[in-house]
Amino acid sequence: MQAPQDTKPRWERRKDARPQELLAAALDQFVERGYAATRLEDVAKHAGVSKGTLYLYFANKEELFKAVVRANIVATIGEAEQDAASYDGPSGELLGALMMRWWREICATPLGGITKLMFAEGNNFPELAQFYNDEVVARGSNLFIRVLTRGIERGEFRPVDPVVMTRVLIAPVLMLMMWTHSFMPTCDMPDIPAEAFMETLISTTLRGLKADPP
Amino acid sequence: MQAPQDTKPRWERRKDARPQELLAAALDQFVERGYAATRLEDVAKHAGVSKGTLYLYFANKEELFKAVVRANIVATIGEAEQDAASYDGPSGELLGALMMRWWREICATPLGGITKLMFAEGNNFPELAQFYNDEVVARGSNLFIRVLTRGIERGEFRPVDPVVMTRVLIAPVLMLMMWTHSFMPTCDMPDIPAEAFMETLISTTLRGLKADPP
Amino acid sequence: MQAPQDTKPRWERRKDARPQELLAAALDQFVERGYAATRLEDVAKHAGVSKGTLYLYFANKEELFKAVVRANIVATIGEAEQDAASYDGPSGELLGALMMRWWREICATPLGGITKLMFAEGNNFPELAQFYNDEVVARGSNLFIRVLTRGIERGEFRPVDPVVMTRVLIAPVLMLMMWTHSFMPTCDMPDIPAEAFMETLISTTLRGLKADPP
Amino acid sequence: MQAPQDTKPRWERRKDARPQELLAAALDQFVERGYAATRLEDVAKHAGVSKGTLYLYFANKEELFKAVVRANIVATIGEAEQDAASYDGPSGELLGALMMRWWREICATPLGGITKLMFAEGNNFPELAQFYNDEVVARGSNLFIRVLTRGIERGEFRPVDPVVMTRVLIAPVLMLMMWTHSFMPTCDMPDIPAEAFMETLISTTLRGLKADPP
DNA sequence: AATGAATGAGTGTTCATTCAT
DNA sequence: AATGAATGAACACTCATTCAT
Repeated sequence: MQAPQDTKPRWERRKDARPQELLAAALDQFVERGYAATRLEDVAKHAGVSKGTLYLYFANKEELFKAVVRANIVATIGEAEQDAASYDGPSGELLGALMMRWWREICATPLGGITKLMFAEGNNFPELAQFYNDEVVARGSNLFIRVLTRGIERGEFRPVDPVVMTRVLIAPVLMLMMWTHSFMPTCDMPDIPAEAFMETLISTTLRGLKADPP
Repeated sequence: MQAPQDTKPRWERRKDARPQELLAAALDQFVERGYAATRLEDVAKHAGVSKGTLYLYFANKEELFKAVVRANIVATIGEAEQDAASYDGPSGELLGALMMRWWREICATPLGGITKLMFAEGNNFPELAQFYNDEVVARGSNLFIRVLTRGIERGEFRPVDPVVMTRVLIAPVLMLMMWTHSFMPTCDMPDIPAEAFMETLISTTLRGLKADPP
Repeated sequence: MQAPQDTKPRWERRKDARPQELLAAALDQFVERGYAATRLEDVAKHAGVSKGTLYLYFANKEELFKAVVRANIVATIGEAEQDAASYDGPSGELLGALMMRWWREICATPLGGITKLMFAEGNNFPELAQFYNDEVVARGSNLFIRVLTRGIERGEFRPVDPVVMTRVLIAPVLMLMMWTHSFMPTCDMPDIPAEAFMETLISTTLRGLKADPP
Repeated sequence: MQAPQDTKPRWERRKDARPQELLAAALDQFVERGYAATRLEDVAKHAGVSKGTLYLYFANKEELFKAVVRANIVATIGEAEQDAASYDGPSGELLGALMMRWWREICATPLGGITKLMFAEGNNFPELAQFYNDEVVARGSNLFIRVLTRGIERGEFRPVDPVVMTRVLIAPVLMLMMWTHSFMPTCDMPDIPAEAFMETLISTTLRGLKADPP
């Protein structure tokens, strides 16, 4: 007897799951190989389907990539926006938590590979670069800018330029992510202690940001 | 009469210059397109020779890339090592100068594109990644580690882990370089004020590094 | 109460109508895109069914095409044959009327697209060519040959070879049809005044055919 | 010893001949299969080279086709234009000669297959249709229009509309060409006696065009 | 030393046909 | 009867590499 909460025949449930399976396989491949070097046949094979099946769900390689980004990164940014908007503690804590959370939920996961990939190949695929910039970079940056502005207005932070400071803040995190997704897997570097890196970064930064006592 | 410092006949000097011209053209193309997307035909065309000539000087694409790195980056690192070794002022100044110089002489020039490229595509070309790591990353990192250790030993810096701190330091610079060589040319982001970024970074970092007064 | 002329239940009548709907959609697509370029998925979509349903009624693309030809062209030829057989006026009038009617009822309608298509792609699909030649070309040509022979026998036309003359007669009509179904929609040619063309053709031809006065 | 009229090394002479060989092979294939169904690999194979070589000489399939048309049809039209311009005999003779020559030099040769192909597939390849219309159809039509106008002005022809009459004239020739290049090779129709067709056509047409005696 | 013509394996994309449901 | 998800062969085009001259 069928489970009551899912009365669909098996193949239909399978169809519903297909896009997710394809997106997961695509994420893996894009992260592992980069955009240009990912072969759609490999994506299909890793999802257990044929190459043609991919095209039943995504119009082409570019749309597949966009779908991966939308399904994985945009939602996460949205959550962070909401959490930040409803927080009313000290801005330093908010900023530190935001950075650490960004690190843990995105950068340290395979999703970080997508960001790396955009830096790597954005120039060769201008439409993808534009898309990623609009949907991810701009929204993410604005979140940091808002938190910095909040801290400055509340007298918690020195009066730095929030736009420049945002770049100063996110740069090392992005960089750590690049490291994590680039050299570490292949070369025998000493392991990067990511959490230690983040803690050093956050404490150093908050120290540097702290408003001078009156 | 021949110039005394070059006793070779003219066509032979031309032959000696060939590799340099090829390396210059290759640098341009690798920086502009990335490693995989660079077409050897374009390199040859920009150097004013035929595609076949390239293979007279470099066994294949990979060797060409390695030659570009050797010819352009290793010497620069060597100079910085010497300057740092002979400096005897405050470590904060040395560190700030080192970072700014690194930015100006490497990251802000086309050479920065090579670093970006390695992060971007290193995983797809493991042998290149290993090579770059050995010849460039390790030597550059060690330079920073030595300066940090010097500052800590002289009581100028807080006692942070110099290895971790090195990554914290170079990360944002690398990141700025990635930005400079990635999105800016294609997308309409607000211009990144690189020098302001570097100054903000250096002053914030030195503040955060400064040893607590006794 | 059921209509007396159709005693089947409604869903079965629907089933009976299916093939007609499919044939209509197929005709549209074949005419618009040609044989090879017609996608069965589009045919199905235009008929409001799924791609698989097509294969319940027609074994494959080729059989679908044959069915379109049978359903649309053969009957029309049959009517013309009967009308011509029962006409007893002057052969010139009969010939002119036949040509104009052929133009208006077949060539100027979407059915003309089928003829164009056969000329266009027949060589690539020999079995279709054979089929079309047997079922359509031969029967249509014979009709003209009979009318010409009649005119010659009755002393109304010069004694030309009716087989050759048939080709001379139908050629420009076919050609006009090709024009109508080929270039006009896409290129900015001056509009072809089809009726004027046909009148010019018929009057010129009848003049040329007219028997020399004794 | 080299022949004095050709001092180039063999491979260079080969290179000069390559484009011609490729165009010849392409003409054959386009005529035999049509535009869409022609595989570039087959063209290459028939020219005795590899697929990649084709792309050394022609940017893509479309440019290859245009080159075939330019190399084979445009020059022929140009010659006919000059001959017609310098002729000063009766317009009927000129018109008949023009038609017969067009038939013999273009329509009856493989080049006729190109015209057939454009009718067949022009709708599916709008840019090719535009190109062919501009470079071939317009120039060819204008030639006939000029001859008809000349005959009318000199009182040799009835005062028909030369534009419409041009279509009436060229239509059967094109049609005969379509027949020649379409069904005949595959189906067992009785052979079309092309020359008889053309003579019947020309004599009938000139009769119909002749001005009424005053 | 230098050329550049030639190669052929590789990849994104399409579509007629099949078949489990 | 009807579906529509899945397949896989096919084709245009690219580019690192080779080699005869």
